[in-house]
Amino acid sequence: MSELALKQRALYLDVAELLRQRIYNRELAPGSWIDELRIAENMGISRTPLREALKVLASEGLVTMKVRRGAYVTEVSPADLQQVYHLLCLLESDAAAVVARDADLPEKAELKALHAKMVDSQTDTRRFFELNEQFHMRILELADNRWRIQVVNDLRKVMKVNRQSSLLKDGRVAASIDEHAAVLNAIIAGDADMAQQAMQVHFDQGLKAAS
Amino acid sequence: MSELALKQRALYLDVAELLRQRIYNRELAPGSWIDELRIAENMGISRTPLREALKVLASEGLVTMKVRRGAYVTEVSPADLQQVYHLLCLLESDAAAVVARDADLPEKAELKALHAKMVDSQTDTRRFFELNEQFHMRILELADNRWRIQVVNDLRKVMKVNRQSSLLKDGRVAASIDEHAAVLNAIIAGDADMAQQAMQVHFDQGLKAAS
DNA sequence: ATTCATAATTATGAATTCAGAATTACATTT
DNA sequence: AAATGTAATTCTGAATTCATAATTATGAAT
Repeated sequence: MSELALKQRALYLDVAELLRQRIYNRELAPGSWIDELRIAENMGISRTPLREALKVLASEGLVTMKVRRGAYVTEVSPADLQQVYHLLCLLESDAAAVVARDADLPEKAELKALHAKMVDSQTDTRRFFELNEQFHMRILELADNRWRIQVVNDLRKVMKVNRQSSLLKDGRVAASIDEHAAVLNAIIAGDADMAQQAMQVHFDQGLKAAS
Repeated sequence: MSELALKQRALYLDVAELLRQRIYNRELAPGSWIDELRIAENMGISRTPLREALKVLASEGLVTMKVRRGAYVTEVSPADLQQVYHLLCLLESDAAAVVARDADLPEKAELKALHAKMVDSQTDTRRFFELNEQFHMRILELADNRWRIQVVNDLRKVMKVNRQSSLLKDGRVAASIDEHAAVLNAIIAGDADMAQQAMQVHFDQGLKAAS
């Protein structure tokens, strides 16, 4: 049953996703060695797809391969997080500017509706995070650059390695909604510079809250 | 002899580099299917390291994996190139700004020396390209963000898939040197905004020349 | 002649096997 | 007891084998 359903994607992709989760929740600690035999046995698979999955994670920067020494979980320092955050800010701010310039009315309406849902979900933190993610992702999609989407997704994976740096803390929800509103209004107004700046402010505030 | 020397890096990394070259010079044409058996035999290796290499190239965006259908050389459309170029401009312009803000005197002197070499090498196109590459790369390194370096290197690999879009055509060399000079001067002056704009101009001119 | 079904072939995805490098354990010698 | 050299073990990297999905070819039926 489930085996049949899963066959649609290659095994090594599922394995990569499992490993990502284990890295996110520190089951695999930063800097620690990844025991291929142990994990393959643990997952009930052979080393071949596991090794292919490790190559994928290596190119995402989540694990580091050492010659004749195997794979290690990449250590992500606070400086690294700062660097990744800087890039995310740069890429997403530019995306907001592009969307302000290029999006048509239905697309802008869609963003407006998404933001309205976020306002409604203030109390439900779980749902808020979800919609927050959707809002950012929709802007990326509307900016229509598949390479940027790919890069941003990879960088986000690195951010997730440090759970405590979840960039939206409790008190931040209300402020975050206001910052999103500023981005939204600039986009609706078609003001690219304003949208870029508003998104940058949003990221700066997020970083300030995290430190 | 050579076997011993090569053992320092894993085989699949060498294979990945070989495949990259074959993709760059159209030996493997965009959109074409990659025959694992044929290539493995051709290279005198087994499919295992070849497949691991393909995973690496897939995450770089050079090949695309289809389920139960194998690997295909990614087709890079003119729109794709535009998108990649846009990101390179964004990332490198910001890097120039960071360097203008943070670099110390010896580092600025180093860039100045590099640029002087470029001026001297105007006639030797081969050498000019090399130094051009070095100049851009040194700015990236001085901007001190390993994730940006990784991302830029991956994007450059995608650019190389289309050789004809070598962004510096014959007549461009002299102009390119002037544009680099503007970047250099802004960095030496410590003017971040100016450096960012100068680099952006450099990219815009390059794109204009390519089209 | 064309279309549909079934058999044969081919290539992918994964498991298993194998070779060699690196680390660890052990023993011998000073 | 410490140190050095050697043997044993372990784990990585790569080759080979195997199973199954997909494609192609062949043939029969309309």
